[in-house]
Amino acid sequence: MDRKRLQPADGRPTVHTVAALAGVSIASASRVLNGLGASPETVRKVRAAAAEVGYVPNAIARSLQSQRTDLIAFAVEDIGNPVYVEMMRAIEAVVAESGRQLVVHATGGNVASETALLRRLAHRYVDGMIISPIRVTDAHVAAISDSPAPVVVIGQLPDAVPVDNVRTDSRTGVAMAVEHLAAQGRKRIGLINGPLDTVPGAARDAGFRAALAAHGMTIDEDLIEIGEFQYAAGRAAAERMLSRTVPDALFCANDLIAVGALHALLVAGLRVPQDVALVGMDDTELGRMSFPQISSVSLGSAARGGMAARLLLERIKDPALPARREQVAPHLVIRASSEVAR
Amino acid sequence: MDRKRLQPADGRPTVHTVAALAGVSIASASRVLNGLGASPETVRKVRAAAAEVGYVPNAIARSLQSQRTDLIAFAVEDIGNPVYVEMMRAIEAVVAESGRQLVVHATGGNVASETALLRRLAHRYVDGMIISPIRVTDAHVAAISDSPAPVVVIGQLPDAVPVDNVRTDSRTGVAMAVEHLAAQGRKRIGLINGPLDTVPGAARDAGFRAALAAHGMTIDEDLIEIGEFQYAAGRAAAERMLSRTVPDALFCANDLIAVGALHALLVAGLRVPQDVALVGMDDTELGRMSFPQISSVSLGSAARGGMAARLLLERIKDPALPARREQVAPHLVIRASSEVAR
DNA sequence: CAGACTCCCGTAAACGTTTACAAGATGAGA
DNA sequence: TCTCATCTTGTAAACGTTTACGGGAGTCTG
Repeated sequence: MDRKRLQPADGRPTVHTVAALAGVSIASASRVLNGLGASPETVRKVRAAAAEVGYVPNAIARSLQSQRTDLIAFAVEDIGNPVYVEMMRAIEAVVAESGRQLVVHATGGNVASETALLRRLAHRYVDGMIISPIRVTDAHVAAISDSPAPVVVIGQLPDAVPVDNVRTDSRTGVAMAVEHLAAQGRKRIGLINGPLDTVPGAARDAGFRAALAAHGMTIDEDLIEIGEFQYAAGRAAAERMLSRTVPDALFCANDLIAVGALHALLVAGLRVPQDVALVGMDDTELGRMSFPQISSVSLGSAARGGMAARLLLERIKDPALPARREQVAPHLVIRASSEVAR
Repeated sequence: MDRKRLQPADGRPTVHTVAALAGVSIASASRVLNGLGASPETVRKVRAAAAEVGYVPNAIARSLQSQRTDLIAFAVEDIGNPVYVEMMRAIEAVVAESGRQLVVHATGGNVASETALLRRLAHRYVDGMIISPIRVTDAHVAAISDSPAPVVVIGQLPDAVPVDNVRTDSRTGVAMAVEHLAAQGRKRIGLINGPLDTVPGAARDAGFRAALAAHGMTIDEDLIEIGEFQYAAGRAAAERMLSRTVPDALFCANDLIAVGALHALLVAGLRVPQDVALVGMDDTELGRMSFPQISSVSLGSAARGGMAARLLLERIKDPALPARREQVAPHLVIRASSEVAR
């Protein structure tokens, strides 16, 4: 019995320390510590010993035995984008309630680091992952579908891929924005989009063209600009457009772009919404912090995050579950940037 | 040899699987996999076997053996505050470069969950933690100073506490802002602060009063408002102040408050900076996204984050190091919100 | 009072690695 | 050819838990 080292090198107590001090076996100590059956006397002795030495179980050793880490990963392109902050908050709430913790990864949006991350899942350092890839390549699909740990994807995924998936319908969302702007009597509606080789970029482009057509408007390529999904890019794209022509309304593919575009419009001396109506997308707090506040198409980011987290927890509990696909409907939130006060 | 299960229940290969397939002992397999000495023939066989079964080492088991998890935690009050996003980016860069990963915790700023988090460090689920507490209670100090794993604190800490610590000098920062506003001829400088029982709130209050005194200005309590360190609170606080009196300059305790105050000023029909000059603090991207862009006192959040991460890594490498205290100097970034263009 | 049943407890194995140690093989030098 | 050093390999222990299993003591029943 005293062959076992009672105190490890760093002096931290283990279950051996507690057991020895309490005068019981490590099995009994472990049982008491986990609230399993034991006699009152044993319980008392073990509790006292554990308290005396300040025993705290080692999470690593426990994980090795239980094959769970109680960690959930959330992989995201850019922590600075408020839409991901909102998702993260929703995910964190669900994850914390289940007694687990959240690990956040910033991928920078490039395919290599995202697939590397997915492969690292094989190390089993987390119990599962929620990923919201902005581009979906074959490499992604391959890495996701034969991932050794459960993965839930937020965003569009090819239909055939049997992976839990939470999506929204951004084409309909774009249609709502166009509908709203048209109803305000706007005739020259511009689009500032992100890269077309991204899933959201492509969807917004398609949705925009379809919506304009549905309203009998012709597509004017001068009123379409493409940049990154970021503030500075949005501002630059709007400046490029304004140097050519001035729209009477602008739809932006996310709120960061919208805030950048707002900046460009105001610098150009245009009034928002009187001269140019502005609608963003994602309905983040950023849009509420602008002046004027920015109308935005909500894609339910918090709802999607929470739902993804719940799907993941259910899959961890029962890996045999069939792959599910949930959808969150978009809705338009109208604020000062797109509606002239009467 | 075949007593050992070669394939675990979930079918994932272990070092035993690889060793058996290669016809060598697990020790040899492990050595090859870690690049230690082995004969060319053994190396070849093990590599081939590992590739064939797609072996990936189990991070948990490795951690149990090595007593390291290669995870670093960053505990923060509110992930939505852009200042923490900037710190996080800087920390992430340093941490990733060392081959580790970052775990982010949102504490909600309350003492109980922060101390609980610190106690959880005893579980050894991370190698160390960076924490930026907004309030520092005796409970914090106790939990931090006898933490079983290395902790680095970003923010003020009582001098006697022997913990690695990265701080800035926000009093000097406030003085810079006041100096700048006074130099612009502003006479009635207001303050919108966060709670006085927080460390930054108290420092900004003291700094503001000292700076006004240094410029021979009297303190007008009507020009001081207190709320939370957030957008909505800042806006509400500014509205309260404006209902009483109109300052000719406003210093805000962080950029979220400043953006809220800007909103209130613009809604009230005041021009920024002509009627009211505005200076924020933290110099986050949020201030750059506003219109007009907001002048802000930089407290070097990225620098502090990076430095904290480096201190932590050094301490992990050598726990015997004496506690260090680093300081990052503030500087003022002047933008359109505080300087009337000539 | 014997047998069956319960309840506690301790021994030992297991989770998947890394690594100290010793033993075997090989080659060089005397 | 013998010895010694070097290189490679395998055995086994260790990291700190949880838990299957079996034994022993006690209680209850017939």
